[in-house]
Amino acid sequence: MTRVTSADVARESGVSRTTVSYVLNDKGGDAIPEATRQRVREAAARLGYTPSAAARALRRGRSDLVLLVLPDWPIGPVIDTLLDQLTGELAGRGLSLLVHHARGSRPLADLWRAVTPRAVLGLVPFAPDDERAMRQAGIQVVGSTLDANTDPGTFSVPQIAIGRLQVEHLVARGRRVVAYAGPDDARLAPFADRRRAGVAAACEELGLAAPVSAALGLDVAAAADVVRSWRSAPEPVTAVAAYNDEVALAVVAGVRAAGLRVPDDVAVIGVDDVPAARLASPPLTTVWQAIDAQATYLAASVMAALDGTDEPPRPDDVFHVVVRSST
Amino acid sequence: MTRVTSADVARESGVSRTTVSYVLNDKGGDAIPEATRQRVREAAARLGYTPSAAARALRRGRSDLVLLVLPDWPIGPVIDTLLDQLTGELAGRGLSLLVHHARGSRPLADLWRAVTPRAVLGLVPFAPDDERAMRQAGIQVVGSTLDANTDPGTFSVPQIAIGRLQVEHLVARGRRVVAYAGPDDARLAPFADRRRAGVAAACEELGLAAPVSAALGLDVAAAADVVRSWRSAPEPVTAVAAYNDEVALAVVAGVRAAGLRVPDDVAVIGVDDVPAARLASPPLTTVWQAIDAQATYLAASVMAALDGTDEPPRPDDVFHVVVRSST
DNA sequence: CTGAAAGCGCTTACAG
DNA sequence: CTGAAAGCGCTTACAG
Repeated sequence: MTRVTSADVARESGVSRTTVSYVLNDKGGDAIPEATRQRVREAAARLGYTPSAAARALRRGRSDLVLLVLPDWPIGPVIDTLLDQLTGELAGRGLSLLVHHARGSRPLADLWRAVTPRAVLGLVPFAPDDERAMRQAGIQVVGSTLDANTDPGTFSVPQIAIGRLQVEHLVARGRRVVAYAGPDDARLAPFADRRRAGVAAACEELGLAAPVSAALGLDVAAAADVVRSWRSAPEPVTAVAAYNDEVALAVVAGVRAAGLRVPDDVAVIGVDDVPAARLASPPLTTVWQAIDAQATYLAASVMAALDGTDEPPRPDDVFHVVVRSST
Repeated sequence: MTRVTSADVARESGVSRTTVSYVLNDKGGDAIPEATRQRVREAAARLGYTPSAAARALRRGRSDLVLLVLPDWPIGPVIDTLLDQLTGELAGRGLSLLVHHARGSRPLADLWRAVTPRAVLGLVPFAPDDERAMRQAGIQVVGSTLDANTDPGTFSVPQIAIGRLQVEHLVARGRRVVAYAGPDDARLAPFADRRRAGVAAACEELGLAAPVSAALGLDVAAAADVVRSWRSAPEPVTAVAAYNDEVALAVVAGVRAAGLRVPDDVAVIGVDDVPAARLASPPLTTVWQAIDAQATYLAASVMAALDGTDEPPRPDDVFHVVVRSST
């Protein structure tokens, strides 16, 4: 079973390969009569002709593929929606999005060399060597930062703002001694660190003491221990900003296990507004993220970087606090 | 900035392109002296030479890429881990895994034509046309089924077994009137249907009445309505098998909002053992999945299909019930 | 309006 | 031990 090539289509329809190429790529203006076009298209369909992507890429010097390198993060709804949006936007430009889950398994170079994509997108910065090599190979590189947007051709995800929002809410609720509860999962460290930084910055701005912090497993007994230690400090903790809703639920369970009440003794605020937050008792105050707006913004940033145009404007109200009974 | 080719490396190291190719691909046995090899490799490194994947694929007639087509599902931990494992396994065979999130954006054909992968992996069956076209283009197709494993070159994910496990547990707890609570999300329908089928089959086998069922949004009031209607039936429901832990938590909240108690009036069992299940009150009984074992099995199935060898044995104990206080 | 020919960069028989 | 040459399948100036 050998491959059907444009030569086969040419033979079948009684024209040259040139004409086949012109017809199938809609080139050559109206020089080619409709009857010929018809004949070529029918022959191609009949034979099941599929242009060789390799040959085409070799000839054109570039492919129609965009490679997105995903860091070793648990895939959340923002990324999930981002993939949706990117796939659609790129398809509109004739490009296909391919995702590589970087798990440290193979050098990145092996991959982009094997794919030779038009562009490579990263959600975290690339190693300088990789980036240089990709550019040298004529591949456009679109980087990313987790927060501040320094370089052009870069897009970013604000994390610090989330921590700030949590503290502002807790202070508005009259709390003055804030702790930060981070996740156990090392893969989340980049985010968790940013959010902790946001909590710390907000505390400083608002004249609070620097927040104590701890990494919490999702375990009631361990959470209770942490809560007890926070409460036995000279300035007992009265409010906890958690990395996300899961950690927040663990804190709530820990507070209860320590014989204290939420929010009377300790107020707790999460992030994400997962379904369990609403269903918990007490229902959890949390930071809601506008997933669609964020994903749309990210996708627009990527497209701007690809096209070399200006950054799109940041969307407003990407986050806001959903007030429930845990604070 | 033009591309560095093997001709450049040849010139730089004073040998022919043939020799460059042999050295860089470790071909030609020990015909080429180590000194020459060294010289070629150094020149390649100095020049930053990157073989053209397109040219190589054109010449060899195949690429080193494997394309995984992901359905429009929310990515859970099983898939996540599967990606890890597959990436690793394939890397060991010199293949790179690329993931395409099928969101109905572009015809699948555009994609595999643009990539010309060695193989295409699907988690749901492909359209017959697509499958035929891919095979004709010399691409190996590895399909999948959600449950029964009929065809060779196919791998499967048992869903029905989960529903069965739930019912067996509920019956062991003395319940005889079982309901099934499904999710609201249409994207989950393929799974939800299988699990409901498992619940129904188990009820029949164990001599129970056919289960009533409902799709539940993650909303307390709506869940309470459903619970009330289930309770006001001639045979009031005393046990609920939920699609997953989130739905189960909604049922629990609904039972409470309806003024009833869990598990005294209604027992509830979920699936997944998410952290919130353990942290809930009452802690949720649920079906735990051996994610690693499942992913390993799936990865092994894929590799077996690729290599044309026998299916690996099903792992034991992929699921089991984690008993807590909600049943 | 259509075709012959060059060339993209690689690998690999083949010849020496 | 090494090189000249063919050829993978395509696109595109160029010539007619």
